[in-house]
Amino acid sequence: MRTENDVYRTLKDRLVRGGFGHGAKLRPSFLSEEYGCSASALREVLLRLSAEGLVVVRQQRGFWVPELDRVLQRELAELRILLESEGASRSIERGGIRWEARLSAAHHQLSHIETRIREANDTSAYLDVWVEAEQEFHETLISACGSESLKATHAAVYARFRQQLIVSDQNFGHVSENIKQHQTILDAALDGDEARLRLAIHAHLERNLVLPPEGPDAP
Amino acid sequence: MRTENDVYRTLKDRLVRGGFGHGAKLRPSFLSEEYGCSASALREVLLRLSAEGLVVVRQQRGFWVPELDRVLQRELAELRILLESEGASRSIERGGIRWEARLSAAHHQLSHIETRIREANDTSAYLDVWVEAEQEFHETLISACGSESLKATHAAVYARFRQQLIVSDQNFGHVSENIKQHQTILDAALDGDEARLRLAIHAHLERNLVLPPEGPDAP
DNA sequence: AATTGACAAAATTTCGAAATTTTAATCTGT
DNA sequence: ACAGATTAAAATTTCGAAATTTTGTCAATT
Repeated sequence: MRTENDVYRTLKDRLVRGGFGHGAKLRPSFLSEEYGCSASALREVLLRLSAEGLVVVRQQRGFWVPELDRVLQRELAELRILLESEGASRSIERGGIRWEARLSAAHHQLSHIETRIREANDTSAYLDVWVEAEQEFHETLISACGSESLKATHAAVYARFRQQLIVSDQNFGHVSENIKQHQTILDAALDGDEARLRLAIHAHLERNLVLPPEGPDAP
Repeated sequence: MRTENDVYRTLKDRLVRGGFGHGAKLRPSFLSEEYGCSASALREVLLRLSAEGLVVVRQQRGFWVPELDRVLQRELAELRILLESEGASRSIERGGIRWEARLSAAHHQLSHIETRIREANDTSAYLDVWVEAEQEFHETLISACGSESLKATHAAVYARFRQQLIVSDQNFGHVSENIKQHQTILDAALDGDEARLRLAIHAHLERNLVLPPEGPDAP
């Protein structure tokens, strides 16, 4: 039997990976059947997820997957830059060789997967492993910052960012760029060059800071 | 009849203001009676609050008010500095005269209250208005930053920080300092001096960055 | 005296159904 | 035919009780 915490993790994972369409309705009664629990239990999970921003709840109207939102994407990218730069800088100061080794390993894994993706024809099968490896790399980057709160805040922002950006095809168009950028981040980190590391993180996320022109109905 | 959202706001407010002792147990069955709803409804509220970090939940063991934690206090202060400096800097860039006016007004109000507190014998009656005014001032400071996500993240951190720091007496020992510091922040903001504003914010929260020496049982 | 185990009490979690609210479909009058 | 009001259906929220887990007590054994 699955406990409520299992359902929470499974559902969160699915939401972050884009397992529902953007803007999809999340009906507790349906989902409860799929996940083998009651509607009330699933409702509690959805409430928790809504507190994290991975689900939108409207009074008396139920739960929804957040819509695609370019403004939100930019804001989350800005926040990632802010939190990740700070966390990475502090990790340089406090991390030491253990951190360098872990970061190097995380990058190695990610790099391997990205290389495979660039060579592959059908990239869709690699999406899940890539998401996992990319998250691991960026979390390792700030892992030695010495602040659990900073790491938790970053993780929450990262999850929402990933949820917004997980348009399976479009995202893998920039694999070559990504490979270079991750390498640049790693190099700066291992060199202990804070300023260069901040620039590298900024460059990595810069693409998401641009707001495309609005349609004709815009204010 | 009170709706669940009312209960949420009331309870959150009470938690942030220290209306329960640190480490106090929060039993849904008791609280539900006080707030006029069922235990299940109150449980949902506590789950939401735990997702925000204002309540601690342990599997199968119920809910608690977070304990006092010097390490957490320092981390939250660091986060406030990071988020508030960034938000204030951007507000300078994008705020304009409307923002300056609002900030000036918020400071005026806070300043008035702090002056009264310094003159008063029994300060306890002023705690609630001061908390409200101080929060309003700091929120206004970043209100023109142009990022709802940054503001929301800051608000969450601020709430937890306040919850940790609300030791009614101890806190009002530094009123004179606070008055000066708030004034310095306002001056830098109105001058449009980002660097000075960042320093002023840092100085305002610096006191909370120091970790006191641990007891003899410390690792 | 301290530790273990069984038992009882209390608290938490889960559940399915009642009550409320929203959404849709139908009907009525102009 | 259209707009507004009425009614029916569906979905959300609330509730109180059943089921599970933890906590506390007390006797028996080492």
